[in-house]
Amino acid sequence: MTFGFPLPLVSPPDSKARLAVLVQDAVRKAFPDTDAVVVLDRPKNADHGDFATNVALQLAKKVGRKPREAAEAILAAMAPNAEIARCEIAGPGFINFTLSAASRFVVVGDIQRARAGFGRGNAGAGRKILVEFVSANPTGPLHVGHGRQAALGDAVSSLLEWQGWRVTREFYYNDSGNQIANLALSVQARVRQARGEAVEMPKDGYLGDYIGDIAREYVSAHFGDAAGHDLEQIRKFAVAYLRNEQDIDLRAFGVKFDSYFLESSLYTDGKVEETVRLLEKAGHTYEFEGALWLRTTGFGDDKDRVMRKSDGTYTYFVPDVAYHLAKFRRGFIAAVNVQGADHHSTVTRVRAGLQALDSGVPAGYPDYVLHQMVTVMKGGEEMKISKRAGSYVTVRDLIDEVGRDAVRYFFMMRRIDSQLVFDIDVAKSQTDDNPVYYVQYAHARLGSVLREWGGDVASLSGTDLSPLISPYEAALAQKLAEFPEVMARAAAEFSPHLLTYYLHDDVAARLHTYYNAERFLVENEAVKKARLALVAATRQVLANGLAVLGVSAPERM
RNA sequence: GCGCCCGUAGCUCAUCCGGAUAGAGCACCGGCCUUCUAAGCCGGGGGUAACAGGUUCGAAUCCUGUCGGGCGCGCCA
Repeated sequence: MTFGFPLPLVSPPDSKARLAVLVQDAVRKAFPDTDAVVVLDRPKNADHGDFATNVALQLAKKVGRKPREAAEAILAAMAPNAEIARCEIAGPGFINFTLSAASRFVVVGDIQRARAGFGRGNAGAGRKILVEFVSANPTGPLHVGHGRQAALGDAVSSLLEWQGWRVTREFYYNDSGNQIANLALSVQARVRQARGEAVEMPKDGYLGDYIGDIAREYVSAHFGDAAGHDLEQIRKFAVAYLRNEQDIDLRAFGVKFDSYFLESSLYTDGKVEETVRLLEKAGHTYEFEGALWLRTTGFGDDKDRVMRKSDGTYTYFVPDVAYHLAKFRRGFIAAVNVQGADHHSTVTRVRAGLQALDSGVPAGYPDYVLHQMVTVMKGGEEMKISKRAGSYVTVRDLIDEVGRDAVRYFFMMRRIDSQLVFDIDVAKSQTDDNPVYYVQYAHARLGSVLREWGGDVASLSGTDLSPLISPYEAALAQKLAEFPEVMARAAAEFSPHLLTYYLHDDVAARLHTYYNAERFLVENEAVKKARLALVAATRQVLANGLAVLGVSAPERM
């Protein structure tokens, strides 16, 4: 992934960012000849304070001092700061910082001010980025793999928007080539079979029931071709039919695209021809056995690739390269493709083709988010997927069965490079076992507390938070303060699962513990106000996180 | 055979730009509780991070190899 670390600072700078600057200055003062970069961690162990840095350990060898001595020198050079209650040197040479009690809760004020904008960053700085996802061939309904892509692509897009990128969500239609021809032939065969003709399905034809549906629709649409002779008309009809079906599914999933790009347009606009000319001009092509080849081995591929087959038609990879050149020329300095891991082989090839063009496309363009395969479990058994035999679990099946929110959340709660097991029974359950239910319930429950109180949330801004003294409150506030970092990292790594874990394990689970330990609505007005301010801030963070994931944040459940 | 991904508690998985005692939930065991919505709570047991080497002050994390699982290796897309 290209836009990785170090993480950009989110604005306004929080305690961590301020402290990092302070420590960095101290390091420069203590050891002017080094260029060590201070990185602050949040220690797992609470005894190690709120922040820790290993900079002294990193420096020790270079400056010829023992790590703990280097740490002492850094601390001696550090300017005093009201936010820090304690600094100590621990273990082999870590420096641990503990925040003062009051500064733990400044995040509540930050959230009150930023509200629905809390968690935004500016790493993108208004630059354009194109996120391509789903891009299913119009040869059948969307299956579970497309579902994972739709959820991931939409969430990655939102994450990037939250970091200040100008995002375009694009769907690329492979509406030409063999598979479409195959679709047309399959529908044609079904049309004829329905008339009683003894026609066999084409080799590698599509066998799903939906092909018969399309055939029936085609006949009843009265194109004057009830006999199924007009293959071109059948092709157009079938593609339009399936595109419409896919659109219906995507709408049901709540995914909206900004643009649709048709592969066929690359041929009609001459972009495919132009790409071939550019590659030939750059001198990376050669003829062999009647075909035109691209020397992709010069760009990291393990074998050269055919561009133009001996029958004169192009392999899919040429329009792919043409498409990505077009993306770049449309002003997208960055592009992300969300695809299944079965497309892995295209990554090297497309990048090689773009480099061979010699047209200024940066190396490593585009970025890829390749997710591993999805299996669906129901009743403890795997539901087998076989597209060839026409039996597979569709996105629509899942949405009908468990609802949009659960489908989205489940598709995002694993790392993309882990295989995903979608357990329908868990997704349907309304218990703590179900992570999406757990997070949504937390949001609804907080809404209920605020309704019970009956006051205006806006009136809580500026509330005195000093009555917050419980360790549950400090732990919760600390997690809320991490939200901007989680968002920045999830965007930089294209990893929505970091957000799902954060919302579930860090926020909702801590809230749960807090809820069970303390009452929010107590007699003491000052304590009640302070707790309500924390409650409202927590609810805001949950709402912001769920919004990014495209999952609803219900007021009541 | 080659390339990519994965292998962490009984189960589902986090952590993976090297950092301190590897964390959650479920399941299991022992106590307690009856609600701002019908989220029960507290405590406990459970680990050679597949295996073997290497680099490092320090490895689940980086490198090499072995084993196991998935995906891909077409003049298909």
